[in-house]
Amino acid sequence: MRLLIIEDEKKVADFIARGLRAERFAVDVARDGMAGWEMVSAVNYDLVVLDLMLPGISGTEILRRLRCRGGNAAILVLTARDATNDKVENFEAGADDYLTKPFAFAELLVRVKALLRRPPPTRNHVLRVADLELDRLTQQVRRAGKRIELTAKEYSLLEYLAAHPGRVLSRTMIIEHVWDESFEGLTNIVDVYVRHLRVKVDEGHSKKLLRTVRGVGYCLSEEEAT
Amino acid sequence: MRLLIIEDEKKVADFIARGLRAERFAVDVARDGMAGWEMVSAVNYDLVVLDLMLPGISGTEILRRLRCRGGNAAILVLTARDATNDKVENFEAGADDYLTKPFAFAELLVRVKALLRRPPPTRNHVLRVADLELDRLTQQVRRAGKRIELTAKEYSLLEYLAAHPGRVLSRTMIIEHVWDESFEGLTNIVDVYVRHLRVKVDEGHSKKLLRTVRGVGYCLSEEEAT
DNA sequence: CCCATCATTAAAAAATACTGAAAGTCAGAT
DNA sequence: ATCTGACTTTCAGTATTTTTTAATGATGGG
Repeated sequence: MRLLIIEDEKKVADFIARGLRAERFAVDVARDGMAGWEMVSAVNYDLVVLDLMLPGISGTEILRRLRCRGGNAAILVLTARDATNDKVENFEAGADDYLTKPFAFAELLVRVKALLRRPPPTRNHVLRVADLELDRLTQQVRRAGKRIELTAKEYSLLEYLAAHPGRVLSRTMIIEHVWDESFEGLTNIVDVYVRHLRVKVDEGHSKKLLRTVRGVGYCLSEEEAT
Repeated sequence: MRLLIIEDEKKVADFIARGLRAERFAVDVARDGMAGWEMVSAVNYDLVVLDLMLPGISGTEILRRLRCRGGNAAILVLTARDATNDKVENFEAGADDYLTKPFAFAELLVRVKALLRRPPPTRNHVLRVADLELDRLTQQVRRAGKRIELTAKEYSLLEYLAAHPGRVLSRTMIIEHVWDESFEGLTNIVDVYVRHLRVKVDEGHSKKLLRTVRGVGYCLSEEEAT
């Protein structure tokens, strides 16, 4: 999940960014309206956290443009406490939710999660493939009930594979999903990470879940390879 | 003091929130049962103002869950005038006080203050994780029966971690709860205090309770990492 | 047997966490 | 009011882990 924060106060931006990153979101920060607008145009974000009080292009202007461009990013607006009059306006202009400053991070997090959960209501908390379980809420992984520690990237990759069990995913697809959009041409990073996962997930189990499909990519499946 | 209002009527919620903020409480608002439950799970509130008539999860359900989870938040329930029959039920379910709508703000304030002033009743003073015990009444901490001296901040941090055993808490969350300032930019103060705790709590014990989850935060847990 | 493809390993680069000490704060005692 | 000592916070250097690159060895289909 890709998020953009458009906020000029460094403290606030850092604080939010750090918290959201800890929740394993990919977070970018823009420090003013112009930069924000450019980034929004360049990348397909899932959600934008937008401060309305900005130097350069005003937040309201960005909001309007975003909606008229018809992107599919959810928009969470930050307003000053007493700007209550603007609220109605903002909702009309296309904000999906708003929060008045100052706010507790937990409050922001709840709203962000609510907005991101919105489109696919089928998003299950627990993915299961054979005796492998991933909990998307707590990001915990277990195999045969035993806890497995994964790094951020490892988890990300495994989640992607587990979300499409039995399906063969190409390296290109994987890179686009797990790593940022554009990754330099030739790299074997996917292979390396698949190996990491094999060591942590498959090693010591007779049933191997990670399967290589030559010339195509990788696949996480219950079926035993021949 | 951290308060949460769970109330779907915007007018009422705003009204109460504003009034309580003027009294210098840190107030969060949840607009439906689901959001409320998530926030309660995420944050250790001192008091929850809970409307019983909610969309999503019903207020009664939240009440039940809260108590069964055994948080230490006081709960002030708002009910409709004529729902007198429910009152007894609610008290049994664990409400600490109730108020019938409509009510005067002053009335609410009196009850809130009374609840917050109350000496923590004989409910869950003791948090326990493995052989670590914290008594919230006396703020005493013991590991394997042996007394540990902690400073105010150290205790505060440990209590927060112990209140959510097994759960990974991000630095952002921790800063918000233990240091109530909202937006402190980048600081490693949490790291420093975790170290203090490690020296006092984990050092000399073979089973380490404080676990670092890289890129995310910290966790107090009985479970041994793999 | 050849060659493209994949696996494995090592090691550089980047990100993140730990550590110890200095500087700053605050409350109680003198 | 000033001092004192404990507590809190900041800072900077070190250590560790993760991520990425790259080089080498293995494998299998044609």
